[in-house]
Amino acid sequence: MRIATWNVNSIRTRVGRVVDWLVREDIDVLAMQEIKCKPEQFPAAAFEDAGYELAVHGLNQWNGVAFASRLPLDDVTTSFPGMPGFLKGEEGPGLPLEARALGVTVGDVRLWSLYVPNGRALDDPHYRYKLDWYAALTAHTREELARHPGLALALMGDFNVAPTDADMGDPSFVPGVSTHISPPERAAFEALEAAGVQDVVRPLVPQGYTFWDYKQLRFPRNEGMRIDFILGSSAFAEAVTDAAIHREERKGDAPSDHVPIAIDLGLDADDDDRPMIF
DNA sequence: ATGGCCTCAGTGTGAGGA
Repeated sequence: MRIATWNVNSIRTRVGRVVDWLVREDIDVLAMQEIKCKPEQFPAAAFEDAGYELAVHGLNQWNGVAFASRLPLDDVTTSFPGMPGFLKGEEGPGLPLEARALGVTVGDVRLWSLYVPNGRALDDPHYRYKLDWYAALTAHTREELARHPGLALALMGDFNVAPTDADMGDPSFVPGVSTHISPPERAAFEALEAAGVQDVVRPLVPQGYTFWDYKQLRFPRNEGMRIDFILGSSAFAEAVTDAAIHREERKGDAPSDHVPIAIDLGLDADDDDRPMIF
C-alpha cells in the first residue's frame, strides 16, 4: 500500500498534475492540503475517473483538506476534538473552526490530513493560534493512542515548522525574527512527536526539502524548507518499508510550491512479532 | 537544468501564504 501527502496549493489549478502523479506513482491514498475550495467546487470527476473516491473538507477559498483513495474511506472526521478556531481581530474560545484537519480510516489504519496554521509573524495573533493548534493536536494524539493502544495512526501534512536547522534553507527566514524556526514552534513539534508519533520519512530520506517559495529563484537555488511530514505511531512506523520526497514535482509548468511525499507500507509475512495491519 | 510569486474573489486590489 502506498500512501502520500501533498500540499497542492489549489486543487482546481493542480488537478491534472495531481491525478497524473497518483496514477503514475501507483498511490493508493493521498492526503491533500490547501485545496482552496468548497466540496462542490472540488474537481471530483478527474479523481473518480482514475478510480479514487474522495473525502473533502473545505469551507471557503482558504485552507481546505481532502483525501483521495482507491480503498474505502471510513469514519470521516472533520477537525479533531479541542481544535481551536480563528477569526482575525478576535481571540478566545468559540471562534470559527477552519478547514485544516480531516481524519479517515482505511482498513485498520487511522490517517489525518493536516494543515497547521502558518503563524504569519512572531507578534501576530496567528502565531498564538499556531501554538494552541499544536497543543490541541498533541493532546488529541496522546488521548487517541491511550484509548487505542497499538493503533496504526499517521498524521500527514504541512506542519509549517522546520524542526532542525538543516530543514531551513530559505535565507529570508532569520533566527529570532521569523516563524517556522522559533524555539516555541520547534518545541511544539517535538511535543507532538513525544505524544507517540515519529517521522517515518526522515530515517529513509535524511536530506531534502519539501517546499520552495515561488519567489527569488528559491527552487533553482535549492533554498527550500522541510516542513511537510508523515508522523506515525509505533505500529504504523514498523510497517513503513520505503519513503520518497518527489522533488521532480516542483519542476515544469504550474507546480505547487510543495512537493508530494510517498511511503510504502508492508509487512514481513514471516515476522509474527509485528501486528498484521493489512 | 528547475529561472526572478501565486491563488482566490471578483473586476481593483487585498488577503494569505511561508
